Amino acid sequence: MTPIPSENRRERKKQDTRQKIVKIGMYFFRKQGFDSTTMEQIAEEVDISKATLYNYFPVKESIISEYWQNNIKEFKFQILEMIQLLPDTRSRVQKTFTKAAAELFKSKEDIYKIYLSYWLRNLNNPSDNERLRSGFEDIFSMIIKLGQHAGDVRKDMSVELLVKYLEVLFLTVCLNWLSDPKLFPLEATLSQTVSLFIEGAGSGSRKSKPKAEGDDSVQGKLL
Amino acid sequence: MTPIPSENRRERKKQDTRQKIVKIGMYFFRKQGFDSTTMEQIAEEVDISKATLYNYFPVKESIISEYWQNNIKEFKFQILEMIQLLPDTRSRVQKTFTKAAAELFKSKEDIYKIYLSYWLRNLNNPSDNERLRSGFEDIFSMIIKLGQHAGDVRKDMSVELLVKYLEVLFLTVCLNWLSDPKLFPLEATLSQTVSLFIEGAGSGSRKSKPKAEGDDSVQGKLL
DNA sequence: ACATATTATTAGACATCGTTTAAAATTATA
DNA sequence: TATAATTTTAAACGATGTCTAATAATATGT
Repeated sequence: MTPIPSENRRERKKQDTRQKIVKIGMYFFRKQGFDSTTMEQIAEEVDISKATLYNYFPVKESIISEYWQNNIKEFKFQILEMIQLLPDTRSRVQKTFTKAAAELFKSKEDIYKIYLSYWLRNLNNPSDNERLRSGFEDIFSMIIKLGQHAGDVRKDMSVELLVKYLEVLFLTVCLNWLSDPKLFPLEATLSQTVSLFIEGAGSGSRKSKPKAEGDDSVQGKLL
Repeated sequence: MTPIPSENRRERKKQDTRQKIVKIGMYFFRKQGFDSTTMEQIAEEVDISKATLYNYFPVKESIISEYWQNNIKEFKFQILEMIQLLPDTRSRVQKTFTKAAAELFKSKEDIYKIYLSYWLRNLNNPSDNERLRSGFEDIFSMIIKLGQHAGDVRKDMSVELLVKYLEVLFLTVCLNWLSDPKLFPLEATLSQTVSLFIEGAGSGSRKSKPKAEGDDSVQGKLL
């Protein structure tokens, strides 16, 4: 996990090239569009061979992914702090969603759709590749764990599964919004989704929010 | 919508070619794997040009999709009948899930993963293209409408959103299972997911299910 | 400082997907 | 049978992503 950012020249150079690729890549993506930018063009401009470029970024989308990871760092840090101050799971999820919508998707950029699709594609491909992770699993994972600990979230489902659901729900809403903002207004739909996730689609007793820590028929608890 | 299956020679021929493509395509996919089968090879065997093949199926995955659609027809018909006899939304969703698991995913075939990923990818691309639809929206849509009408499902959310939610949950479970059957056993996870859909992830008042007949907190009851 | 081992880069060829074009073949219509 | 509409076709194309074997750069031990 890169304990020391640059212990030797080799690492330092590699980091340099990475950054250069991302910078130039994103520049082209924004200027000419993702599809109209070729890997050759990027390699050309960075002044490396195509083979080297593919050595760093095995698919074109992963360049956006890297850019996203970098940009999300600050967001992630902030939200993890906030989350712990909030009283319950509902407000934590809600906060994460609205903050993400506000800061990450300020502008309805084309590039987001490419990246979110990529993220979605890779959600179910087991791979610890750092490049494929969204940065959101950590947040969601913390929320679920906090919730289960506080008795706020059911304990008969694994953290992993609940996290995946949150991810997939979040992604779906964002992608729907990017495809059709009128039909799926971002904030409103995210809000509904929070409620759906917490209280479910059934209409049985949704009057009084979380209620208490009671919990009851704990069944599976897989994992 | 093809009111008459084959009113003229042209239509008949086209249907023939479609079928031939699907048949031969699936044969190759199963024999050599999806990736190792090229569109050229399929075209060759069907005895049409590559351009024609692409005219019928604009992406390789859509061949599987067509195959899936055909296979799901009977399932769809049966399940739509059954659903109306069941007493509530929970049992309807549960039935759909378990029946799907039992009949559609009897074998853990590689091909499913390709198709389900394709389906998931296209969930968020607005397009009425018949080839991109799963065949499940109709089922889920009916379940939701029945539920909302009976007062069993919350009415403050659109049918569309709830259907998407169901689809996405279902897909996630199946894909997880295909990636890691041990970590995400199909039937058990689907069962849990039904509960998540109906009651949500929160732990507020989930004590008394519909109660009703047998079935206690046993989640399994596969098929 | 040097020799050797490890790792990164490279050019170029390659297979495949999916698109495009303009011409030819087929079928429908009158 | 003439003409119009549709389908099929070969062939070339651009792009993604892979692969290989040679070369270059860096690290490591002496």
